[in-house]
Amino acid sequence: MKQFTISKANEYLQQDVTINGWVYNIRTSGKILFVIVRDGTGFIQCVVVKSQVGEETFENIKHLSQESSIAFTGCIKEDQRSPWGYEMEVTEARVVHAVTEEYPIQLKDHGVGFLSKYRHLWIRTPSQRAILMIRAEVVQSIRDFLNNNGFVNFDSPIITGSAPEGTTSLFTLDYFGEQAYLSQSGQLYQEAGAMALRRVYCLGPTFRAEKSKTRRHLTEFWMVEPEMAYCDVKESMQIQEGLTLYIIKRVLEHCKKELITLERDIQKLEAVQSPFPRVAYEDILSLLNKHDRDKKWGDDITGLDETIISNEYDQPVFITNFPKESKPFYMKESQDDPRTVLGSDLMAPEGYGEIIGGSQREDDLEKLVSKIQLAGLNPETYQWYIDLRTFGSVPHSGFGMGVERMTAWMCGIDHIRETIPFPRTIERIYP
RNA sequence: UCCUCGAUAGCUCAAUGGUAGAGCGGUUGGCUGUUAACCAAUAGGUUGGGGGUUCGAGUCCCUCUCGGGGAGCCA
Repeated sequence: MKQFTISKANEYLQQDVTINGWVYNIRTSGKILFVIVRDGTGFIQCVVVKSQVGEETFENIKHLSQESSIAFTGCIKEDQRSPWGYEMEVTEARVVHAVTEEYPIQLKDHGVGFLSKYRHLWIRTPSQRAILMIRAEVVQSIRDFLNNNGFVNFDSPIITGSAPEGTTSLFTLDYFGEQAYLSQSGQLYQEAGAMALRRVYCLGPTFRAEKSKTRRHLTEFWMVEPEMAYCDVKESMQIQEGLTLYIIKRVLEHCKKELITLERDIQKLEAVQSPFPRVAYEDILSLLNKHDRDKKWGDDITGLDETIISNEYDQPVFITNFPKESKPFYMKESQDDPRTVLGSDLMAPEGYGEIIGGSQREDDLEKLVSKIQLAGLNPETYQWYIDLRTFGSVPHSGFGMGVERMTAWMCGIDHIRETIPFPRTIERIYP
């Protein structure tokens, strides 16, 4: 008997194997049972014939309810009548755990509120499994790309004393009598890391207490934040483009089955190619005004605007040269146009919107200190960060990519809450 | 935080202010190739909580709680 998983069914044709799995669905037809079994690696139809397994076993299996755990032994065969192309002709069956309660999740007709309440069980379904597999591939390809391009994993702390972007959207906690925060970005620490190890990145959870209720927001989400010493904003965009293309390539290579399960339009991903258009904020305004958006200098790019932009280009688009008023203190002012900063946002197509925000960082000591004060922040808490400009300051750049937004785009799903195992939203911390 | 829609069986939803319903799921039975199977029978309800209007409220009004969608902000 060989070690077997459903994902390897095609390697075991005409062989006897044992599936250790769970009952996904049972259909009966007199003296034949069709049991759809999942084992975490995939789904397969198992055929149980009464005359082959005997009366007692047959009756036991017949009355199993959804998600009972079982061990089926039998021969793997190719069969076009099976939805998965393969099936098992069961000869022996062992019940590991017979479920006695009614299983809450049916094969159809559920609202998202109900499913979220049963997230711990919802993740067993084919679509959720596919999404989480793609998330894992996205994360792994991020690490592989960065590690292969001279980046060193350099983890930022989760508990912090200083806040990168003001204090409005932070989760606070009591840290032995002192006020501390859950990290909403690891960037400042990455800047310190880049001065020590040249190219670094962190990949971990970040926390925003914004009371956002949209398809693009979670209060806890994962972000990869690379930071590069001796790197300007243009080179940073090259890296961002390379990373994005690499993730797409890997997902297309390794997650074909999952994309099909999700009915993703794969051609749209295959069509993404280098170079991504780079468009200045000012030109984006003109474009939007052609669509009657009535935009003037300083206005934000909203969700609706992003849809217009992505329809116009049908490729990821970099928006550059933002007005400095709308951006955080650490972004470097442009010397060519002091109204703007050397930052860029990458907009994904198909209405997915911003997936990366990046910038060249302010490396001038005096300018940085005055910007910190201008932002109403206390320079004392940022002393260690200011030190980076006192001791060997160099041009450096970095960016942050949202893992869930990237995954949602790959999957073609409209809400990012399904791209993380247990989403934290403003109204839900269970399960 | 604001705007908006909603809450009826385990789930998805019906029900002119006048008897609480269906499909799916559950249970029981039937069927040797089912594809979210099908057929038959059956159990299952304090209509989210509180208050009000009315002869009479699932339905109208007030309020609270919870949920969906959206805005702002962002990744």
